[in-house]
Amino acid sequence: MWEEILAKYFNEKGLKKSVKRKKFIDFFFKADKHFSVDELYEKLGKKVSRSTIYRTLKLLKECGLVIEQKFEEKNRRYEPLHLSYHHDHLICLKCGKIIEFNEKKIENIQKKVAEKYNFKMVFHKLEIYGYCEKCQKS
Amino acid sequence: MWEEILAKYFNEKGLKKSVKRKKFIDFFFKADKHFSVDELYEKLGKKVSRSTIYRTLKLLKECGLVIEQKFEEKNRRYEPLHLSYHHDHLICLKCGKIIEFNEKKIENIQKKVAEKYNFKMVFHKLEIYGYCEKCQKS
DNA sequence: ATGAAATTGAAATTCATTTTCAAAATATAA
DNA sequence: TTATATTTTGAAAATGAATTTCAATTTCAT
Ligand SMILES: [Mn+2]
Ligand SMILES: [Mn+2]
Ligand SMILES: [Zn+2]
Ligand SMILES: [Zn+2]
Repeated sequence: MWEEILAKYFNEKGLKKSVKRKKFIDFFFKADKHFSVDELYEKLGKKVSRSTIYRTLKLLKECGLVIEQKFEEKNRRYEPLHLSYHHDHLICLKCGKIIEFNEKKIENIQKKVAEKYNFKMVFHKLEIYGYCEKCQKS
Repeated sequence: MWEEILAKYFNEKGLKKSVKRKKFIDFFFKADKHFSVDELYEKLGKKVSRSTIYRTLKLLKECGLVIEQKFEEKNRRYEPLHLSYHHDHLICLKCGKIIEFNEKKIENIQKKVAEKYNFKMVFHKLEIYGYCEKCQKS
């Protein structure tokens, strides 16, 4: 799925499949988490430079395969979007664990709120911060 | 209300009431919007330095009179919280207009979602991005 | 294998925010 | 009021994540 989207995009833009890009993209889609650039840099054994990571993430953003998240941290996080299904996040303030959820009821009420203010919704973000099960105990 | 909280905080910390601080705080609470530091700097006729604005906002954050918002922009926005009532935001992608709303139903479902994942919610943020009434027409 | 075009990483740059520090303002005591 | 200790200020420097530059390297169609 994402391979096809990517192949199409690379073709259109005349991009080349380099060793570094492959290495990065393979890891990123396989791991399938919410990574910071630094984490990616470390996980790839520092074999792909931050410049290249930033640049490749930009490409993936452009073809809609990555969402850049600005959570309540200083640095951004990136998550692979295989199927572009929407979800929101529970984020642990202690360990950083991220739980994804999707609540149709909330989505529907959001639509009504937008309507009420004659506002044309394009996207939204809902983040719930607190403590995960583990961190409440310890 | 906020004057008392502030007075108490200043007293506890042994802070002094300077001309610049008064100027900034008076403007900020009277204007009552979601400002960036640059906007505040301009609105105050560049008579209060950015350093002092950042520093004073930090004080106000510490006594809970200001919320620092990280919207989908590079710079942060600050809003005075007179009564500390919670609300969420509709944000126009074209003109930057911010509409506040509070939907009890959403808040309740959020609590249920947190419970479902055994997550102890501390705070949340819900931002709906799109186009305001005016910007849809033009 | 050749050569044009794309990609790379290190270093430089950007830009919002924070920190430093010497001068100025403020509060308290004399 | 004046002296004195403490806090506050703004300019400039520092920080740090993200972006850009550029010369060297890699890719790929021929
Ligand atoms: Mn996610
Ligand atoms: Mn608000
Ligand atoms: Zn946790
Ligand atoms: Zn608008």
